[in-house]
Amino acid sequence: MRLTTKGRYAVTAMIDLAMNQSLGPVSLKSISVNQGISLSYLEQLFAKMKRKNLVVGARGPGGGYVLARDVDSISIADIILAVDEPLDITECEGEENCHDGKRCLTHDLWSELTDQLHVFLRGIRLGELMRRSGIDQAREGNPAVRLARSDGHRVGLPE
Amino acid sequence: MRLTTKGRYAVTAMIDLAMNQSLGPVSLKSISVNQGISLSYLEQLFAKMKRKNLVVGARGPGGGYVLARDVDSISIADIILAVDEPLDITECEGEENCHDGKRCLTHDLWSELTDQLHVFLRGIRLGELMRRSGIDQAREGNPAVRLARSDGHRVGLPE
DNA sequence: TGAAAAACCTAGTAAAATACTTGGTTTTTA
DNA sequence: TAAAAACCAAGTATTTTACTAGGTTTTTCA
Repeated sequence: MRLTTKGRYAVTAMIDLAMNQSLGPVSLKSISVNQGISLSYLEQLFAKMKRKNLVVGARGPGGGYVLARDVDSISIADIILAVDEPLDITECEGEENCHDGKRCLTHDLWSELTDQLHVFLRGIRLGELMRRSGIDQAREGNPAVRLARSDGHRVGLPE
Repeated sequence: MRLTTKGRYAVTAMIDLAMNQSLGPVSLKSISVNQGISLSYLEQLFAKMKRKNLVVGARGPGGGYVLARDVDSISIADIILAVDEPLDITECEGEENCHDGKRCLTHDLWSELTDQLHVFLRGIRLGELMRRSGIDQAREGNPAVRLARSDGHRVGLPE
C-alpha cells in the first residue's frame, strides 16, 4: 500500500464531497477550485473511485458526484486503495524466488505490517474526519462557489 | 509521511541487521546479497540512518553496521522517517495561502491523520518484528555468507 | 607494510510514478 | 439548443525511485 500525496488528494476531495453533497451532486469543478487540484486529475481519481463503487456520477448541468454509500461506511483505506490501485504488498507475491533459492522472510513480515496498516485505515471513516473538521467551515472561505437554491439545485459560479 | 518501497527496503535491511549483529558488525554487502538490494542504494539509505543516529558504522575488514540503540527502542517510524526525510505533512506548512485567501481546512485534517499514523508506526519496534519472524531463519538460505569465528569476527565470503 | 575489505562520498541516470495538460465525446438540464 | 457537467484517451513535464560508476578513506591482517 502506497501512501503518498495522491491518496491525500483523493481523501481531501472526498471530504469536500462529503461536506457538500447535502445540497445535491458536487461538481469536480467546485472541488478543483476549492482544494486547488487540477480538474482533469480529479476526473482520473474519481473515475477510479467510481469503479470501486465509492461515488456515483450524475451528468449534465447541476450534476456532479455523490457518495455511493454512507459517510460512515467509507473508510480512508477504501479511498487510498481505490486510487493507489495495485496495493503492492510484497514484490514476489505468490512466487518464492526472491533471491538465493529460498523465499524471503522479510516479505511475510512486511505484509503483516501492511495488514495492520489496512486495519488502522479501515477504522477511520469519512464521516469521522468530516465531523471533526466542523461542517460550518465548509464553504466559509469562498461562499460564491456553491449557492443552494430552493429546488435543491446549485447555481454555477458566475466567474 | 511517505510510505513506499523505499521505506520497505530500509525496514527490511534493518531487520536483517538486527538479526545478525550478535556476531559483530554486519556489512552492507551481506545485506545486499541476502535481500537483493543494490549495495550503493543501501549505502545511501544507511548514510541517512546514520545521520539520524539509528546505526553506527565500523570501517575496515570485519566492519559494517551495528544498531546504535536497542532493538526495542527503534521504531518503524524512526526508520521510515530517516530515509523519507522531508516528512511532508501538509503542503502549506506555516503559510495559510492555500487557495482563495483563507487557510485550507483539510490540511489540519490530514496532519491529524498522519499524526495518528506516526503514533501507530512508533508503536511497532524493530525487536518485535525481528522476534516474530523467527531468529533461526536468519541465514538458513545462504549459510556461507556469514561465518562466526571464535573471536567474534566474521570471515568474508570466499566468492 | 601493503593488499583487501569495508565504510563513506559524489555525481550521474534509467525507469517509474506523480501531477498534470490537451482535446475531445456524451449526457442532461433549463 | 446552449451550456454544464461527466466521461474518455493520449501525451508530457516534473519528481521520485532505484540504481550505476567511480572514486577516497579507514582499518585489519597476513
